[in-house]
Formats: sequence, C-alpha cells, structure tokens
Amino acid sequence: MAEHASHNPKDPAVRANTSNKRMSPADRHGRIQKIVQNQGFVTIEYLARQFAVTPQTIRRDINLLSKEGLIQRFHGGAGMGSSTENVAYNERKIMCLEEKRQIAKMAARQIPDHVSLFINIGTTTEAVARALSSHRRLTAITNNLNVANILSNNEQFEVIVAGGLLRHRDGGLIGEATIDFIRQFRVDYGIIGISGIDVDGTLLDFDYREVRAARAIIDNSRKVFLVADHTKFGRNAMVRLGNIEEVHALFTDRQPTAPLVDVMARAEVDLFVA
Amino acid sequence: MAEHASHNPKDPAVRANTSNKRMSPADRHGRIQKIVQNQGFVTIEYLARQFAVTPQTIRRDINLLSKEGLIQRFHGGAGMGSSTENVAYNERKIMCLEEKRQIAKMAARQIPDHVSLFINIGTTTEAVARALSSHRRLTAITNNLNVANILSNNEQFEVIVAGGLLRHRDGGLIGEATIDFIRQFRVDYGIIGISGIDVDGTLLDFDYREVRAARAIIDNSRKVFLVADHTKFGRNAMVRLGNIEEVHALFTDRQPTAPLVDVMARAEVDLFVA
DNA sequence: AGAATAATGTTGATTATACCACAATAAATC
DNA sequence: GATTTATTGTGGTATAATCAACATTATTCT
Repeated sequence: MAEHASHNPKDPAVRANTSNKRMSPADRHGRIQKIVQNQGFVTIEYLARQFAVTPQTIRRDINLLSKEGLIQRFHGGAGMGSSTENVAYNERKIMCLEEKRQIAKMAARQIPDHVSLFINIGTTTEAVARALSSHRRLTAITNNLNVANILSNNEQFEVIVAGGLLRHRDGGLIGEATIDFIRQFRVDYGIIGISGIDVDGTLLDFDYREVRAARAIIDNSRKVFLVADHTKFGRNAMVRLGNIEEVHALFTDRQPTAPLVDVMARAEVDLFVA
Repeated sequence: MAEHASHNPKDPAVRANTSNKRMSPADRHGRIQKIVQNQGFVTIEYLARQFAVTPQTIRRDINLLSKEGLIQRFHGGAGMGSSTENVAYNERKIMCLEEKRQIAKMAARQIPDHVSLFINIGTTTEAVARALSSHRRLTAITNNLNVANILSNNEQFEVIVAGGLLRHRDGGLIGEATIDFIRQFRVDYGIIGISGIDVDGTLLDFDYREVRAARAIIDNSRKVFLVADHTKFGRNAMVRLGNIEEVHALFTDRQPTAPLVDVMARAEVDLFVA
C-alpha cells in the first residue's frame, strides 16, 4: 500500500546514512543543527530525505530548534540563526538603512580614538556602533544588547553592558537598575537616538523608561551627539526627553525645517547633514 | 537601433545606492547576488523591503539570477548555489553538545513555571536556557549575553541582564558591577556551571571574576543547581569556588566517582544522571 | 508482558507563496 | 513632445507549505 515510496522509512534507498535503525529525536536535532550550520540553508524536503522521515517530522524538529533560537525557520526550510554570524538582527526595522548608515558614518568621523562613550537604544545608534568598528581602543557603555554584540567583535574595545530589564522587541535594557548603572560613569561622548523632534526642538520618545536612560546619558556625557534620520522631524511622541539645545551636535540626512535650524543656531548646536 | 541596451552589462553603474531614487535592475541584481552570498539565505520579503519594491519584482530578479546559475532559488527566498554538495559529516565533538542537551533537559524538568532564577556563564547553562524555552512566565537574571538572547525569544519571560564588563570570548559579563547587581536579587533557583570538580567535591574555575559572580549567585539563590558534563570530573582549575555540599542538586551525564558520590550523599545533594 | 508515554505518520483545512496576464509607470529614442 | 521599450505594480488563480487533530507505531517503565 505504500504509495509514497520516497517517504517510506523502510525503503532501503532512503534510510539514514549512518545506521539503519531510526535515530533518536535528540540526535536528529543535533544533526539538523549541524547540517544547517554547514550548509547555511536546507529545505525541509532535503532533510526529510536525509533522515528518512516525513517532512512533517522535520517541521516539528525545526519548530523546536527555532524556538530555542538555534536555527532560523523559513518557508520551506531552515537556515542559520544569528549565533555565529553577526549578519542578521531585526529584519523589520531596516527602513532607511542606507540613510542611517550615512548618518552613522558621519557621526563616527567626529569621534576620536581612545575615548569613552555611551551608546543607547535605537537602530540609528546601532548603525553608529557598526561605523565605529575600525576605531581604536574605545570604552563603550551601552544599554543595547545589539550594540554590545556589534562592538564586542573588536578585541580592542572595552564593552560595558548596563544591567536592567531586557526589552524583547529590540534588545534594549531599561529600568531603574539601568539608570543607576549609567550614573556610575562619566564619559567623553554620549550617542543617543530619538523617536521624534518637535519643531521647537523638543525631543520626544514613546517609552518613559527609555527616556530616563537617555536622560542619564545626557547628564553624564561631556559631549552629546544626537543621531536621527529625517523621518523623526515633526514626529509626535508622548514622553518629553528634553530639548535639542542640550545636545552638542545633530547628525541627520536632510536639512531640518527653518525654525528648528534657528533654535539650533542660537544654542550653538552643530548640524551635520549627510 | 538600440537592440538590447537595457540589459547591457557593460553599462557603467553610475547610480549610487545611497540615493532614494530607484536603482537600475542590473544594479539590484548585483546587490542581490552579493547579499545572498553574504547571508547565505534571504527571504524574498526581506529583499523586497531592502529595495523598496514588490516581492513580485524580486521574484523576477531571482528567477533570472537562478537561471544563470548565480544563486539558487527556494520557496520563499534565495540562497547560495551549493558549490560543496558533499554533506561531509565532520567532527564528532557534538557529542558534548548532545550530552549537554540531555543534562539541560533534565535540569529544566526540575524547574517549575512561574519562578525566578539566576543563570550564569557557561555553555551548559546556555543549554539549560534553551531547554527552558517552553516554560511559562519565568523571571531570569543572567550575566551571560547568549542566555539573555535565548530567553528573550520567549515573550512570556522577564529577562534581566546583569551589567558589567563584557568578555569578548563568550559573551559573559563580569566585574564588581556584576556582583553588585546580582546581590540586589534573591531568587528561587540558581543555575551554575563549573570548569572542574575535584574528587573531594571542591568546585574549581579558571577566572576568579567568574567565580565571584557564581559565588554571589549561590549566596542569593534558595536552591542551587549545578550542571556539568562528565569531562569536568577530576579536572583541575586554579580558582576555588566552593564545595559541592553547597549546591542542592548536580545534573550530569555519567555517574561520578565513588568518593564524590559519598560526599554528595552526606550533604544530601541530589544527583541526576542522564 | 502489559500499560503508559513519546514519537511519527496521515489527512484535510488553512495559509503563504508563486505564477500569469495585463495595466501603469518610468526611461529612452527619435 | 510623442512614441517606443523596458520595467514594475496589480489583480486573480494555481501551487506549495503549514498547521492541527487524530491514528499508528516505537519506546519506556513497572
């Protein structure tokens, strides 16, 4: 009755490659993980043939492994997670990626070697961390796990992670413990992002806990750099962080509106446009 | 008589990728190929977002490129042409990996839902974190960035990262700040790994800063679980962490030597062997 | 051995992706 | 500037992959 011969476990042509006995699920999981790591990407069909089981079983395995973060699940197959390669982080928020890269590059150029700095939460600040990769002997304190991972690739950097509650969404660390931790330091440069900048220069964000962390960074940095792409201009958010007058330089990708430029000029805030 | 000017590959790519203007198809093809080569596998959705075009356009690109044999087409995405078709089964040192999985699974079974726990540095403790993935509503404090990443995949978990100096090698957080941070909490379960266990039950490690963190975890946990594979038995390391009498349970993959079992029995340390 | 448990296979409904043909847009040529 | 050509977007439809539930088979435990 076995019409689907290709999936029949008893078919000698498709039996497991090391032994004719069915291997345990745990063994299979380990081998799947290894295959995925070697190949980069494999289809479910391929794995089903390799282990002489139905695709459904492989799907269950892959669901499990991806739940544990060991591999990444795709439609029709599985690929490497971000365990060994630092390639993939949150794929969702890579809008304006190129703009952010330009902004970050520009900001990194204004930061010398051998300095200490804060870097807080935000995709743009993450871009700055990447742009700093060829700097030398930096000491960086961050409440962003992605930034920590990026910077830790450079052996020369001393990376200090601020403790606190981990926000699942973006790897940000927040809470009272984070604030207290940040307050222990006083650094040369503070790199902060922002969710919105009002026309009068008010800096706005959505999460008050993140604002408090940013506040602590501003208060404990000798120079403060604000990085923000043009979508942040005029954008409204709930929580007030402060005013743009408090920062020393704004890095962005488009000329801000005239009123904002006026405010910045009066407060002697440097403006860098990519 | 412009015959096939549009597909001319010699046409110099003058359009910069930085501009928000739409890039030429040829440029996009080149960049897609590069991205695929770097990442190993990317989804069509991802590429569509990257280039701000519809998935359909990406599909046309991928069909073209795969027709030329430059990349390989998959359901939902594209990957590298697998130049190395050989499914070389490499080293067998995943043995330890598999054993760690077993140990971790066993330990996870002894941990209820809705509890708080410390998890410290070590590959075995990372395995425990993975094994905990289907638990519910755990609060975990860790000084291991990998553990933090693993646990943050579960939305139900409250993950607290202990601050401190980041060790590049393994993503561990160490230093005085880490100790102070850990001391702020008192949790139900402490999960610790170890580099060596002497025959008399002395727990040993290599890095004194890591030992101090583990010490703090033991002192502030109501129950302490030690996870260690059999390679740790009798292995020597420099720094003394404490004695096995201080832990409540040992999870391992092989029966320890008789003297050690005696010590554990006297101190009423539970022994779990996978 | 027999019962309990875990793992796998099977099926049909559901969802996601792919394809096709044509309309709309942008670039290029005259 | 109008026309031609290439390129991309937009539906509708086909196909593949996923999921959920249950039946079946291995495995484990007493």
